[in-house]
Amino acid sequence: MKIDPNSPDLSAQIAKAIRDAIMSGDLLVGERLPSEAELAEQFDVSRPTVREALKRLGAQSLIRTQRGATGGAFVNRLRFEDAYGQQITTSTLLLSMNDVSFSTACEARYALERSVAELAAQRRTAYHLATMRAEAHRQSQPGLTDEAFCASDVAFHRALVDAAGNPVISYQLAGAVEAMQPLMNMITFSARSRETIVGMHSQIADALEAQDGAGVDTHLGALADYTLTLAQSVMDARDAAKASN
Amino acid sequence: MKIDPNSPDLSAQIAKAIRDAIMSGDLLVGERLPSEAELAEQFDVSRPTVREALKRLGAQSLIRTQRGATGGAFVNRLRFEDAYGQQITTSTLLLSMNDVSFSTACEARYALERSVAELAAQRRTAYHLATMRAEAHRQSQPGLTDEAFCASDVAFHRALVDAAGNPVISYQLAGAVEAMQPLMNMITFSARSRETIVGMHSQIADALEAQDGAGVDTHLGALADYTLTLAQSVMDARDAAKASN
DNA sequence: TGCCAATCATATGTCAGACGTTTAATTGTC
DNA sequence: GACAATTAAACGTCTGACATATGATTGGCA
Repeated sequence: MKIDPNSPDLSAQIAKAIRDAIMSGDLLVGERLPSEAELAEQFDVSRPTVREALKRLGAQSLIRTQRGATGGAFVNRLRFEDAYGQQITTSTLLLSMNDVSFSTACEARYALERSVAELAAQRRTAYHLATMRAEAHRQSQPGLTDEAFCASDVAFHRALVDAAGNPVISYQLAGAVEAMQPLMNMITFSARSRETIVGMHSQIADALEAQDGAGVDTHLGALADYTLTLAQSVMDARDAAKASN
Repeated sequence: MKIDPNSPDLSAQIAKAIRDAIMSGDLLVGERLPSEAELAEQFDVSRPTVREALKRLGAQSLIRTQRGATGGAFVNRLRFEDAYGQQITTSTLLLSMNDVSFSTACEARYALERSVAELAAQRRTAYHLATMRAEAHRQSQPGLTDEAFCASDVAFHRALVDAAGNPVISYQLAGAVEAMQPLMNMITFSARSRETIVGMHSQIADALEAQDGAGVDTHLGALADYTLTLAQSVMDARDAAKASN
């Protein structure tokens, strides 16, 4: 845990030192770090500098702080939910800031999602099926806004992913599925296209219920293709409108 | 951008306000935030509090700061490399802190990785093939430490994933592949098992070269099975050793 | 003796003011 | 007109202080 006092990044160095200590196992989950004052003394910096380092770690959910007599900074058990949130935030920003085309993002999302078809078919429970059926039904309601339709779409696919019964997969795919939502929100869904999508969702649910992994995979592939063509037509219409201006 | 001055989390609130502004598009990439002093005035807090908020955002690569006359905090374009790093850190910690079994992590990793088989077979370039061949060759060198063997293994699989030519997939899978390394490092690879793995790697590279997506998928499946049995035997040996003590 | 309330100690959360350093723009001189 | 010195803006850091939350201690009372 040594730092270079001349570099103008003391808080970053301290954060790195502590992060390394956590990742290497020197600091165990639940363990209490020295108080801010003690850390300041150890690293030979001021307390605000230590605090900035701790805030950095807190932003990554690596530590949590508690006030009061027995308070302090504790090594946090990174929960799957916290990781989901970070994963979604990062993925969403990554897509929006890097001119990732709809087709690239869509390809990634469905390629990854199809990888759970077999596992989900084997392990799906009544709960997952019920969620998917309920979301598909909601999607068929008239008067649903496009945003609500997309949100329900995400919920449907998350249920499918969760059906694989592997939290690591759920975590990894959270980003891929949720980050697509802002892109999907750019699409205006006609009654006709909604009907088609709901039909495909039903087919996926049917295959899942029948524990037909290959069928789930096939229908997911069809849905991927349809989503792509839908997006393409929206893009084309937009380009045409732009050209006429 | 309103905050509650009574809640004891001012810096977190400020960070959230700015983060929301970035994610909603109110602050665009490259845009400069007000100076720390101005932010302090706007939010009616002190400068250290603002700084803690900015450090939080910096830890997520959402902003970058620059010193000097025209310096300040700028909305950062989240690069894929930065996102890789965060993804790997988060995934690694998630696995190590949540008693995720080797089989669960392994299942997730290979399920996701197999999803790129078809795309990688279609799009692989000479560069990807050369990397994979080189890593496979390195793995067959005698005298290689287990850590080096695992590192080469990761490099091999990353080349395979990158061959799919989809940066979003590469990003998503970075976590799944790299986070496995600490778990793999617990395994002692015998000369025999190394030989088997290298053989499978060669088969994967052969199938990729032949643009045989199904073959890639099959051999990846076989590798997944072999890795699982290998880990299982290590676990059994460990349990036996523990029982005899 | 046993329990409850007041006090205390500790640690984080926040503030105010200051100084150093970096960097770019401005100014002044040759 | 070009180059060097000055200046101003902004971040990076420090010092010292006060506010607040909370567990532990202590003292008094039944």
